[in-house]
This record gives sequence, C-alpha cells and structure tokens, in this order.
Amino acid sequence: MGGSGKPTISDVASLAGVSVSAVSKVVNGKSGISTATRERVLAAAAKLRWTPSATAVALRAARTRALGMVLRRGPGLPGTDPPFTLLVDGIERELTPRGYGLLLHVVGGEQGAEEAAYRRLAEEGRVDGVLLTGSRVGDTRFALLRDLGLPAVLVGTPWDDDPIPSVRATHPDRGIRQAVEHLLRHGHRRIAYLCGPGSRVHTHHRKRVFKEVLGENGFVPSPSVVDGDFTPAGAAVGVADLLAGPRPTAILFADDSMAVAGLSAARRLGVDVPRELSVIGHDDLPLSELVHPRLTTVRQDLVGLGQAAARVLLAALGEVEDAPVRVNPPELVIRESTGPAR
Amino acid sequence: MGGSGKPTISDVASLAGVSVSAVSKVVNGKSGISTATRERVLAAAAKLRWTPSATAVALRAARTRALGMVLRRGPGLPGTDPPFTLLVDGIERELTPRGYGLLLHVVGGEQGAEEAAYRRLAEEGRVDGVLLTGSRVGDTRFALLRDLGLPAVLVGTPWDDDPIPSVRATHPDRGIRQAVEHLLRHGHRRIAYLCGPGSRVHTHHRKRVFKEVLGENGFVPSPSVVDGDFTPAGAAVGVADLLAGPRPTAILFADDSMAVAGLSAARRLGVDVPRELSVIGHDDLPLSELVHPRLTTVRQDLVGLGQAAARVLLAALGEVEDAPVRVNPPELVIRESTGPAR
DNA sequence: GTGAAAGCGCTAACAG
DNA sequence: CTGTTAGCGCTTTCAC
Repeated sequence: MGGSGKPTISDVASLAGVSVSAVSKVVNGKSGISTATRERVLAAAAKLRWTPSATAVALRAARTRALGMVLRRGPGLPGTDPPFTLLVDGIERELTPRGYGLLLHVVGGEQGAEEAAYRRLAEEGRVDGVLLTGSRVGDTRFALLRDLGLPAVLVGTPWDDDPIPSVRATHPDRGIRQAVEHLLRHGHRRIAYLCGPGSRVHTHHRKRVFKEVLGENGFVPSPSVVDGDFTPAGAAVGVADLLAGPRPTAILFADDSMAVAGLSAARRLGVDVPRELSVIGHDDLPLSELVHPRLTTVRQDLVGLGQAAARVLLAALGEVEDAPVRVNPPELVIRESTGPAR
Repeated sequence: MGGSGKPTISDVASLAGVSVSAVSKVVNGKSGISTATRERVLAAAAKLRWTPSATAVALRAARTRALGMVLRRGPGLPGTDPPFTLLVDGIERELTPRGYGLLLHVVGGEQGAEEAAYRRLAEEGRVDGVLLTGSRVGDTRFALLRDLGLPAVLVGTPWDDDPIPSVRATHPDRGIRQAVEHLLRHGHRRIAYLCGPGSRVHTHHRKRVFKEVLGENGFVPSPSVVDGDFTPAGAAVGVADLLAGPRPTAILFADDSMAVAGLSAARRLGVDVPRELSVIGHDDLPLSELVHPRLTTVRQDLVGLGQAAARVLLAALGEVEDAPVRVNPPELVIRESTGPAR
C-alpha cells in the first residue's frame, strides 16, 4: 500500500488496474499480454519507480544474481594486490549489464578465515558462484568449492591438474618470450629472473617459460634464476645479491612492484638502468609509466581476463550462451628500462 | 527433503524432531527454548551444515545485510584508485564479523552510469546502505541517495554543507601541517603545492591548509600553489613548469602517485632529490617505500577511515550501538625524499 | 488474454 | 516451553 515503504508489485498492479501476475509477465517479457495492458503496466511501474525486489526474485528463483570473490589480505601482502583492480573492472563489465552484482569479501591471513568465508557464502546462499584469483601451489580452494557445490572459475593457471574451470590468455607465454628475446637481441647474455613467492602458481610457470626460451636459444639458464620467495620489499635484497656476484646485465622481475623496487635498489648501488642493467617488469600497472626510467614490462590483459572469467561463470550458470571473450596475449611493452648490453 | 539441494530450516527441524519455529528461535538466540531442544537443534544444524538462507532472511526482514559501494572508473582515472584497497580492508573488518557483505559496482565514466547504479541498488533493494568515497565539488550523490531513501555515509569531507553523515580523522590537518613545518624547519622558503583534480573536495581542503600553515609562519603562499588539475601523468608536466621558473626548493604533492611521477620528472631534468629539491607525497601507499629515494609522505589511516565509515553506517541501520572508532590523525612519515634546502 | 492461488525459506504472532 | 500459521514480494502453474 501507498505512502512510505518501497512499492511492491501489487502497488503497480492496482495502479495499472491489473493483476499481479500480469505485471510479472510484463516485466519478464512473457507472452500472453495485450499491448494495452503491457503499456498500462509499464506506465504504472515507471510512475512508481518500481523494479522487482532482488531479494524476492532471488528467493523465488533460488538464484541471487550475485557472484562472490574472497580476497586474502596479508600477512605481508599489500592489502589487495594492484592487478585486482583491473580484473574487477573487467568482471563488472560483464556483470553490470546483466544485473548481476559482485560481493566482495576481504579476509585476514588467519588460518581458516578464507575457508570460512567461502563456507558462509555457500551456506547462506549469498552468491551463485565465485571467481578465484591468485592460483596457489597446492590450492585447496577448488576442492572446497566443489564440496560446497559452489560453481567457480579461476583466473589463471590451475595448480597441478585441478579440474577447475579457468581462463587464460591465448598464447600465455608470449610476453615473457618476447621479453627474453628482446634482451637477447640487445646482446644480453647474463639474464637473471627474480621470481615471486613460491606459493603462487604463476611464479613457477613464468620461471619455466623463462628457462625454456633461454634454452631454445642455447643458453644455460639455471644459474640465472634466483630461487627466492620475493615480495616487492624482498626484491631489493635480491637485486643487491645479484649485483654483488658475477653481475647479470639484465633482470626480469615477477611483477611491476618488484621491478620498481629493483630499480631503486640498483640506483642505490650506483648501477645505472638501462646503461649498466636492463630491467623488465610484469603486468604493466599504471605505475610502470610513472617511474624513471619508465618500465619496460610484460603487459597482461587483466580487464579481458576478468571479463572472460565472468563470462565463463555466467555461462556455467546458464545466464549467457557461450563464452568467447578473447583475452589478448601478454605482450612486451618496451619503454626505457631496457637497452643494449654494455 | 533429503538428497541434493541445500538443506532448509524444515530439514533441520525434522532431523531434530522439533518444529521449524523452535529451530528459528535457537539460531536467533531467542528465549523460551529448553536446553535439551537447543542442543538437538544445534546438532542437527551442524550435521546438515545448515545456515539460514540469507535471501529468505532478507525477504522476511526487509534487510539484506549488505552494504554497497559504487566506484566510477576513468576516464583517465587509473581503474580504481589505490587508496580504495585499504579502505575496503577497513570496511570489511566491521562487516565480516557481523555477517554483512559488501556489494561492489564499478561503472564507466559515461553520463548517468553512476546514478543508474545507485538507482538500481536502491530500487532492487540489494543493499541496506552505501558507502561513498572521493567527495566531489558539487557532489550530487547525496541528494540522489536522499531521494532514493538509501542510507549513506561518506568517507572524507562533504562538499559545501551537504548534510551527509561523514567520517574524518581527528585533526585532519595535522599531516599537511607537519609536512610544511618539516620543510620550514629545514630552511625551505620556496615551497610549492601541486594539487590534484579540482573536482575533488580534498584538493581544495589540502590546498587551503597548505596556505594557512604557510601564512601562519609569515609566508605568502599564493605564487607557490600551482592551480592545475593534476593527475599522476599531469604531475610530470607540472613539475617541469615549476622547475623552469624561479625554482622552488620543495614540492608537496596531492598524492603519492603524483609524487612518484614528480620524482621521475625531476630526475629526468637532472634535478637531484632531495639535494636540490624536496618532495612530499600523500597517503603513504606501499609504493612510497619502493621508489628511490623513498618517499616522505603524509600517512592517512585509510583502514581506520574505512572501519569508521562502516560503523557509522551500521549504527544508522541500528545494527551496532555507537560508532566510536578512532581514526588516527594523518601524520608525516619522513623518509628520504626530503632534506635541507640547499 | 487474464487472474487466483500456491509456495520459495524464513520469522513472529499466537495458541496450546 | 512448543507447535501452527500467516505472510515478506515475487513467479508460475492452472483455471477461467
């Protein structure tokens, strides 16, 4: 009834002088409604600014039209990692037009907090599916989600052969390959790879590609891979170590933050980039263009990845036909931090 | 019924051999339940891994236990601004323990997209309230939300005297004050302020504080404030201009990204920081420690701000008693990018 | 073409 | 103390 609260379908119905089921059919585009009725309903709905209650629809349909994401913050991790922002951008591009929402949960690093978050999402039925990022070595999330019956899609490469649906760029190796070849072409022979945390799947993947490409070109890569467990902060230490020994002429970093830290470390040690040392990052965050020298880096199509992941999940939920979103392959963006080997 | 679907309250009731209302009372901690019954119910619920359906509860209570946030991306804005990440961290610290969710909506810069997002949130009844950030000059969001009847809390300073509830640090001016005084103490006399986009309220606020502090110390600040409309990318240009004229010995930047861009610009022009030029940022993003020289910057308690905002909104919704979260005042973090005037 | 009525999973009166 | 029942706002058979 009138006055204060939000209007309901019956308010619209009485204003239009029809039954509630007529209103329902109209808003859901069902057939069996005369044009006259349809218009009266539409007019009434517009006048009342009425839209079906998401909760009521959700209860009825046993579908919330919301997807979930749980992010683990710290320890040591910088809140949420920066690529996250671009990913969400892509995800939302698929969700918003379809009236889906994205429910975010940031959890602490405490044991079990993450699992509890997924459990709650599933048991309370708050979302229809979840998106996963930051694939981990020995990742237990897939098994958990399967157990909970929550549809899930991973952005990235699954650990081992977890049968979890996942999305990846076409030619996922292309960027690193280009990076190494770029370096080789510039005469670099001692190239080091400073990898990220060993707990992340992409760390191993990228390291492997790095070695492969070097191998194909007749170089023994092993001594050049620094098997650390590097965060941005740790990267500085890694660089210092590297520069102390038989000095590489180029370093590839696992991500842009590490590369920026590496840039600073080099500078601090009086090593000029790119004259004495070439540096390559990974991701092409906005940051890469802000530093000096501007960072040569492997660009990832984070937005495309987010979009693709959302589509695949939506498709699994029967919301969308198929999922042919093209994710651009990673590509090397050459800026100022690389140059010829001296 | 058994088998496949999610268990419902009646599954629990029959398993425990009681009525559904008994189960309801138990999970909601109502009185009038014998200990024996309570335990049988709890056991049954645990066995079935049952938790009340969030949707059903929401429909019943006309409360979703979810808060919303709509973020405007671009044009020109870097996806989502970095401080956002810390803010969300703080927000979730209040929401998660209370079973509240955070619904995120990222919208494009197109005219009306933002308003449409709020409208949908309100009309579909997807959230109980919204959190606002990035207070804008002539901000229309408050009026809109008021119109929509959606409770809202702003993180930051409202434009003009919008009566929107908002949260701020205690002593909001302290950080900038400390920054200017730090510079003055080191003999700087020509200090410039490179401000952010004029559309943001904090731009004007910070600029005003900057002038005030300088004025209190007997300096005429006007020529030193660069009235641009600076993004991180634009900051480089601003710095170049500044360094071309009667050169300042120190520059304060509206945020850390701009400061980093400024650092690079200075370096590109052969100006040494901090020897020839001191640089101060704002926010203390993780980035500030990664660059060289490490950035002296005004730290903001973003996590505290997020927490406080969430609490105020939760309080307005009657979910929590009062909202006495203390937000630490901004404070200057002195690192390497500042030094004595030469 | 249209409307009446059942029911999604839950909570809150109200009886017993 | 415990169970029965009426809806919350919507969609969907199923009669008319």
